[in-house]
Amino acid sequence: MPPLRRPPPRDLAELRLRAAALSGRSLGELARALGVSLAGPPQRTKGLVGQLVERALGATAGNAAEPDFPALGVELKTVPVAPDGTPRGSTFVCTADLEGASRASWATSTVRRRLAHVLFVPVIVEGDELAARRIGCPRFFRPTDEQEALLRADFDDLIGAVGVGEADTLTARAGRCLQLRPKAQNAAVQTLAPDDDGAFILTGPRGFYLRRAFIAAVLADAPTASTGLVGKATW
Amino acid sequence: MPPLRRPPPRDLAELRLRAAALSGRSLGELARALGVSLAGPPQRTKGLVGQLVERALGATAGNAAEPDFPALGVELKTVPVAPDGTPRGSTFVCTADLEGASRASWATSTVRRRLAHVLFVPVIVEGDELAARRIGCPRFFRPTDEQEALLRADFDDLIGAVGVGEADTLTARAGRCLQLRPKAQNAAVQTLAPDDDGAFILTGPRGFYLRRAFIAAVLADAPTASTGLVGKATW
DNA sequence: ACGGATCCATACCTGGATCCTG
DNA sequence: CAGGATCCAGGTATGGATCCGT
Repeated sequence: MPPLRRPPPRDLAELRLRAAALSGRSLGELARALGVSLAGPPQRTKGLVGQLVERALGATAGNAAEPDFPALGVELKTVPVAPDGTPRGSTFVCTADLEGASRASWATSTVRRRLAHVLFVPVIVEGDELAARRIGCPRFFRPTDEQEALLRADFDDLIGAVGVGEADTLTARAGRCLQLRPKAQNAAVQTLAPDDDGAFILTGPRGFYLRRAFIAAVLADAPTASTGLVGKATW
Repeated sequence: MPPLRRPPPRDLAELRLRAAALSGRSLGELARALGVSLAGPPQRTKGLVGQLVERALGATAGNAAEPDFPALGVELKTVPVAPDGTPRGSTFVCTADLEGASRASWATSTVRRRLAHVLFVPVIVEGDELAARRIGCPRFFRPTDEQEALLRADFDDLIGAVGVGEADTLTARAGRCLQLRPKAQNAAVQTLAPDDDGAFILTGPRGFYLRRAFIAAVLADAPTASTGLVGKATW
């Protein structure tokens, strides 16, 4: 029997209800209900949690140009958090188009579209057992003007550097809330990026990631999906 | 257990030996030796014979830009033939690049590369039973000057017509030895082709096919892989 | 009989993220 | 801890061709 997937939510209210209903559930419960296996060594289960939550909420799988909930314009992100609610690391946003970097603009960027409206679903990590992890309190996020200005400044800096031929000298240290990091099957995968002279060089594919501190602030500030209340202890 | 695949042949002589050794074998024998299943309704087994012979000869699977035997520059084609050795229909050559049609040239075309050196493997069809079909006498083919002129003329006509915006009015009736026909998962798949005014229209993907009469002539004329003899009754 | 439509296998690509060493 | 490297699932594209109604 193939794994199950719920139908897409019809509106934001339905998504909010479904998300709230996941709070407190263990991944084991979800996996069993949907017919998904969480077994395997930790190295081999990297994307499973995200895909499990996609199924549980009725997100459309593996769709490139569209958000996870196309009818709602909402993107879904799971965030691994410690028991105190702080995120355990950075979070992937999207692949960076290195080749087109010199023509990129924030207004039309994938980063901006993906972060315009996000449903963050915390997953509380206590041990190594995937099935034992529990869903925290889901939160909708829209960047404040201040947050968007910060994101935009980082985006312009990073993609601007790539655009003038600095892809190979950029490290993940650049950027205050966004960073560029490798994003590929392995280090052998190559793609094109501008050099400093209008031509192109081969380099590894990169993705945009949100730094931990930024995610932490978002989780602390954002209203919860169930009550609309703002609070720091609502997971 | 996954199906087996022989290692690539090191040179043309090794390929010639392997091909000759397949003559007279039934597809059932090959399938069993390689751990491949030929079961299923006829509609569902369309590409299996070709892939079975690829495995048996050590061709590299599903490789786009490269020939089936990259080290040798040789392309592999199976050809279903009646018991008298005549081909049962046309043969697929490659996908046509409609979008780039106005920039296409025979010299750099995929059609020319794919047909420059081909190993044709006849498969003798007597009934509906796949496993009962037998491999005929394999033949290497290089176009004669006359054949290449004919192919080139058809290619120029066909791709030229697409290049000036006639993709939707072209039928498989055009071309003496080459033709253009639909090539897609289904009729809903669309791709871009030039219109008559420098812009593009949506139309179904096409492939180049060799007409039956052309294949028949090739099989009748080509030396057999085993003896180098030329003959019309060597299958 | 053949022109238009279709079907399977498999490689590749993208989105889902976490792993792991210094 | 965090930067660089990696891993799985699933959809899409391509190469393998034959099906089937007119």
